[in-house]
Amino acid sequence: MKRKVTLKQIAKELDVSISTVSKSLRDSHEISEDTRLKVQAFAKLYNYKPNNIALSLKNKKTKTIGIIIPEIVHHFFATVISGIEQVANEMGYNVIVCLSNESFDKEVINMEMLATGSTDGFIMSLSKETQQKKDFHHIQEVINQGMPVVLFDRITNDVLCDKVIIDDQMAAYEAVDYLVGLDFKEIALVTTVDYVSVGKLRTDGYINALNDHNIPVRDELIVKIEDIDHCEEPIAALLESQRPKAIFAVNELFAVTCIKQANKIGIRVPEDLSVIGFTDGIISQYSSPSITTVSQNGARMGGKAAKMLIDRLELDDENEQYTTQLIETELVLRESTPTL
Amino acid sequence: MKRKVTLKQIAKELDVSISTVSKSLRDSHEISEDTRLKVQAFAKLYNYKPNNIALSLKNKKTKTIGIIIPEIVHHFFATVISGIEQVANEMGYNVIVCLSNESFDKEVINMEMLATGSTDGFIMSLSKETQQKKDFHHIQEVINQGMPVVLFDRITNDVLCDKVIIDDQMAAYEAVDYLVGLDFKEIALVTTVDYVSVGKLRTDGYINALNDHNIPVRDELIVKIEDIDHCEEPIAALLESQRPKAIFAVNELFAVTCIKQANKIGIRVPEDLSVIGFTDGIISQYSSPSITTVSQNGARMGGKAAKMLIDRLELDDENEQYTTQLIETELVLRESTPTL
DNA sequence: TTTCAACACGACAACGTTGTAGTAACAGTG
DNA sequence: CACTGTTACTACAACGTTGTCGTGTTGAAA
Repeated sequence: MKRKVTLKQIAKELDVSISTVSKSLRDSHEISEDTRLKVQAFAKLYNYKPNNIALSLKNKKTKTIGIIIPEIVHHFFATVISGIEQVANEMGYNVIVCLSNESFDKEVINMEMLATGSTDGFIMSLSKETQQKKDFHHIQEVINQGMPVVLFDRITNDVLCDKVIIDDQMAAYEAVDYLVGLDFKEIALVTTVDYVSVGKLRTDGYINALNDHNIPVRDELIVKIEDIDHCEEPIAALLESQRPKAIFAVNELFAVTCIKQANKIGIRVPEDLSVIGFTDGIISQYSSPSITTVSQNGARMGGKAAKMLIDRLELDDENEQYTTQLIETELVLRESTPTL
Repeated sequence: MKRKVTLKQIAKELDVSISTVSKSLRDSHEISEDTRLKVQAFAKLYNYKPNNIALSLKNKKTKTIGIIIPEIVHHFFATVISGIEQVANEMGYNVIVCLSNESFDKEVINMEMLATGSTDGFIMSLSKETQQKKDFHHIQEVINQGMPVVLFDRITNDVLCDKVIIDDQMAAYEAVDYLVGLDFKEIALVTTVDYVSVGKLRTDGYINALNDHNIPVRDELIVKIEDIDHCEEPIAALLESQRPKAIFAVNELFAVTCIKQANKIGIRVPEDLSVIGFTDGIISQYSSPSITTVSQNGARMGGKAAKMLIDRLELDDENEQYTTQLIETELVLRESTPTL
């Protein structure tokens, strides 16, 4: 078992100083070509690679980004990580991932752990508990210490930092607008209760779209789901009583449930009913029929967040111009809406 | 902006030596209670936390595990990470995640990057390209340098190290056995090309199950998919030409594609066709009909891998007793097979 | 009064790296 | 022959931490 080789070992072997070895490997003109080539050959032979930890300590930068998210077993977050990872890698950074499991305490612990030297900055999405408690001291603390933070998706206005989100309201507007363009007049909405911020925004987008097309907003076409695990009944009730020709659902699960319940009572999708969902996950892609959805573009979101963070890390400009980037959404047309 | 405080700064402020501060904070008996409490109070006030990087350099251990997987946007891998993270965290370790994107080169680069000081060990699943090339020098290299590696799911026998897998062959056997128990005689197989090790094992399980029931293995009932993104055509061809009554698919995507293609040509699931998949992910749960699958238990797999790695890290026993752990699978019955 | 331990603390090396400053040896110039 | 400049190197400090060893000051036993 040959352990990792260090400058010191190479220096001893070749009977030169550590400095000479270091400089040779960095192609310094201070070193004669003779010595330089000799050292380089030796280093190559022993597969010398500078120790990252030592470099981190010396340079006071780790080239590592900390990611803290509520859950990884969630397609959206997985795509975001994927996006972050790709951009980070291209720019020479690694990512270290911590899961809060929607717990405030774990979010705080993870953050403090990584903040003590392990990472240069953070990309994070708030846990539910954190959003509920509205306690962001751990984030503020890290920012005060000079580490940049980028919040995405589940953000807060109580912390000043860079942010990346999608324009939920506009995205919902466009989805509904698309349905109107298909000549549907009576478009149902399956949404969440209003205190879920994104649900509210998407509902607003729905209402605005109808208003702009002079279509009356009818309350009986709107279902607000309280408990996501028991959405079947209210959706079935909507289908039975209103027999809508089109539905906009504010998430993937609601959309697929609409289709399932419709099938049960003999309503065919897309022939008798069109459905558009939100969040372009696995369900939308592989359910049968596949579902037309508003894609949140997690990968792009992650990529953008990574770029913002790294830019801030590399331009230690100290300019406090924090920005909030909006990621464009995209309507992914599939089988749950009629083909034009 | 108050930067992170170091021992040196505390020492200067309190006009004592760095050693004294360090010892005070570690409750050394060498230091008088007076000084000790004073230093501790000061450290607490300024929220002193030892710098991880410096500790890593000194102790030659990072308390960080490197994870290298082909893809993160894949439910199974996400659950594995989740399992690793949980166990690692409990044992005081962080995880740093790198994606190979199924590329051999990226796998090598990531590994070399992390191996130079960033992590104490690796948990990894091989990329397709690596499995195809059968080139594992990068893994062997890392092991030779004394870093433990745990392979999971997509493993190889060409490298000696700890491994965690499910008994793919047995799991496939049981799935096919279950179909035979439902009185199906002509069971089709949708699998991958043979160099994907798990695909091969599952194929073997299929064949063994048929053999044990004295059912002839008919090549025309076996489809080996080359490119996972274009699996529709070969599957449709199978359905058209053979009209099988039951299909065992070696992954979720193949299973759902079977159902979709069947629906297109008027074959109903489960009435006309039974389908069993592999990998219990979102697709299987939410597709319509939901799919009976072999559940891989990713979280348990990840947890076990993490435990094995950390145990080896902490008992630097140098005993070369590598083991391969088998994780139990489970057949999750859903709508794509007939109810008994 | 000498001797010796206990006490409370500081100096220093080490982990691996890089960059600055210093220093021999030698050649060229006046 | 003294000065200057170049070449080719080495020494050293620093990053933040810990642990070993050294040291000066007490107080008490001999």
